[in-house]
Amino acid sequence: MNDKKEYTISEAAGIIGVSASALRYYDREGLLPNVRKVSGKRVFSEADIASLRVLECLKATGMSIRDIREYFDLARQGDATLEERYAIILRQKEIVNRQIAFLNDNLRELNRKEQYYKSILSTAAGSGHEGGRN
Amino acid sequence: MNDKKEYTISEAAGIIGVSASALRYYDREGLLPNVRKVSGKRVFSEADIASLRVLECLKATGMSIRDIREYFDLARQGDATLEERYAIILRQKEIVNRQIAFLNDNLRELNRKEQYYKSILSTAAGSGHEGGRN
DNA sequence: TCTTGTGTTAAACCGTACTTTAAGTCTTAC
DNA sequence: GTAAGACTTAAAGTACGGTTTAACACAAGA
Repeated sequence: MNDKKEYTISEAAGIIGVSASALRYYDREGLLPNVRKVSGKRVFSEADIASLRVLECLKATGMSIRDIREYFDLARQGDATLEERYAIILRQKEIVNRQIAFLNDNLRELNRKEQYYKSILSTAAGSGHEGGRN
Repeated sequence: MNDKKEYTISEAAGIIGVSASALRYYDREGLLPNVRKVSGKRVFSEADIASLRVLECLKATGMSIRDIREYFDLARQGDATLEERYAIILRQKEIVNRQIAFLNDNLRELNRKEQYYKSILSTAAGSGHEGGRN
């Protein structure tokens, strides 16, 4: 009946899939202002774990630690910053869409190279191809 | 009738969209072994420009400078390394596909957040939402 | 001739995101 | 009581991908 479990730093690290020292680093950088400290030790609540998941999501899309901190700071300021946070999410969505488009462009390049190698490799071995270029 | 233009380092930098110092760095790291030096100055051929484009493509998909150098080294060894290079391209394609899938996952997360903010912002201002979390 | 512009090098520096180290605290088990 | 194991801190170290700096070379134009 009690979902409100709490976690040690290494449990939290295991759940999120980062190292404990990374979590300490995030804390130092002000990204975990809600993590309580009981007798000097960090205690991660479910809400802290949820914050970490958001952090990982933003990080995965290329947002810097500093920008994530600013976003989290806004969140701590309450409803007055809702529009601002909404705008950040919309902007980050656009960034991700551009990243995906860019990767697709590069994937097409790789496909061309694949076809190139495939065609050379299929036309028998030892035809003399003047190598030396990429 | 002469396509075989040659370029100075700053022309090459302009064409590729990187800085001249980045090109010098690539050269230092062994990524531009074919760039000639005429009276101490680098001269970029069309083939060098083509190599730079491949370099940028691989870099854009997350391949490290070192791994790109290894790939280029293989290319300079000629046809004997065709299969190896083909394998590298296939592997890189998989890496890119995983990156795209990962970004799409994170995009879905951002979409959820967008909808969340949208719903709060639409249900009028000043309802008291207990902010403070991300 | 002298300045301007473009190139060169080696070596030092930079930002980002951590990781590692050293020294110490606290709890629990034996 | 003492050893182990998990936690703490500040500070230094690391990897990557460049950038910046300082000092110098060379060619063209006024």
